[in-house]
Amino acid sequence: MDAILAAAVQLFVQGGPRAVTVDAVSEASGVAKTTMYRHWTDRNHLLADTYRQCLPVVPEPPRELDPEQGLRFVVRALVNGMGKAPARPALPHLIATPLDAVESRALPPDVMDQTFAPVVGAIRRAAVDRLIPETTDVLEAKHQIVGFVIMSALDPACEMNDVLADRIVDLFLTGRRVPD
Amino acid sequence: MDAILAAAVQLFVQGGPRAVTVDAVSEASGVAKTTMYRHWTDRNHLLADTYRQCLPVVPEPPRELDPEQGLRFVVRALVNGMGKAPARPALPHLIATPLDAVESRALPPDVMDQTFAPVVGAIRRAAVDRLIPETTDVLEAKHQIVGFVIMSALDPACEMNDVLADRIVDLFLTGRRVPD
DNA sequence: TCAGTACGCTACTGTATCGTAGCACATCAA
DNA sequence: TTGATGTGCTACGATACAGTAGCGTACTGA
Repeated sequence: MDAILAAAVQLFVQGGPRAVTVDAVSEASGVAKTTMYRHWTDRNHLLADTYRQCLPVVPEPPRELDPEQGLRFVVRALVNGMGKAPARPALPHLIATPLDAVESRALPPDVMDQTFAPVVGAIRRAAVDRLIPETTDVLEAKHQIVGFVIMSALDPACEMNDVLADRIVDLFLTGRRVPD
Repeated sequence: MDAILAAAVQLFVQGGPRAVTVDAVSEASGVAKTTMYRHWTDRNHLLADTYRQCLPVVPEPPRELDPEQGLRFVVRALVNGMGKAPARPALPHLIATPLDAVESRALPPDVMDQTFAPVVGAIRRAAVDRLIPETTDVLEAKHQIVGFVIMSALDPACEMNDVLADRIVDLFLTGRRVPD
């Protein structure tokens, strides 16, 4: 099963959802087509799992970090997760969530939001603790940070590392920080 | 021909490139399939034109504007262009450039960069004129602004208007502006 | 009137793809 | 040994789609 998913992920990364056909995955993984249908009811469910496999996981920051450290922690995790395979090469396809998989309820429409949830949490905490104005529009701030990360990841020339993550947080905070 | 493209755009917006089949466009537009092949050599070329039709056009700012006004001008244009149909509903599909169309050379791989070119130009001018540091990494700044715009447009709840555009520029400049 | 141009229609070929049926084989535990 | 489970293989049927052939029709300008 891992071999199947690995092959599916590779096909997805290279050619998008269109390339993830049952026959192609079967051949690439060396697993018989019939066997695949014993693990997934549908091509759409396989595609949904493939999609999820490509999403990076952003952990919640440890409790002992202060709001700024917490924000840096999640943005670093997001940048690094989005910056490496399979997320990075698959990113365009991840943004265009496969409609088939959504319509067949194999994927919820907002799958990707789960990836960003820890970032939103860190922003909210920064607002509550007055690192940024308490009245901050959290969604707007999310668009600001996540958009920066995604655009960077979409540019193949861009290095995705802690330096970039900290830079993004610095620019974010400098633009919004409230003086003590 | 306009009717064909209009139908193709609608299908693209609703269902992505996969929905833009020759038969579907033919039926939706009321134009015979054979007629379509008299205007486009290929399904890929039709898809490429459909794609371009969805891209917003961001004009260069008038020469008489100062760097800050110029930046506001292009960001407003980008926000408004991305915020309305067909660009906004098609945006996920625009980011995941149809690989078929690219491989068949009907679309260049960097189509979308042309849309952002005026933004890059305005940023560069802002740096040259010391509105932001002369050493500013222009590509980084592009990712910052364009990413913010795109993430906002991807969120259906977000209002895309001049207020948002100015807010984006404000946050950008506050984080980077050099004191006189 | 006549040639050129553009369009429509039906029917067709060829291919890719999903999904299933039916049968054989191997491994492992009771 | 035997039954359960998991896998493989070949061969299908059904559908969707790209692209073409061949023929007829309507308009337009000389």
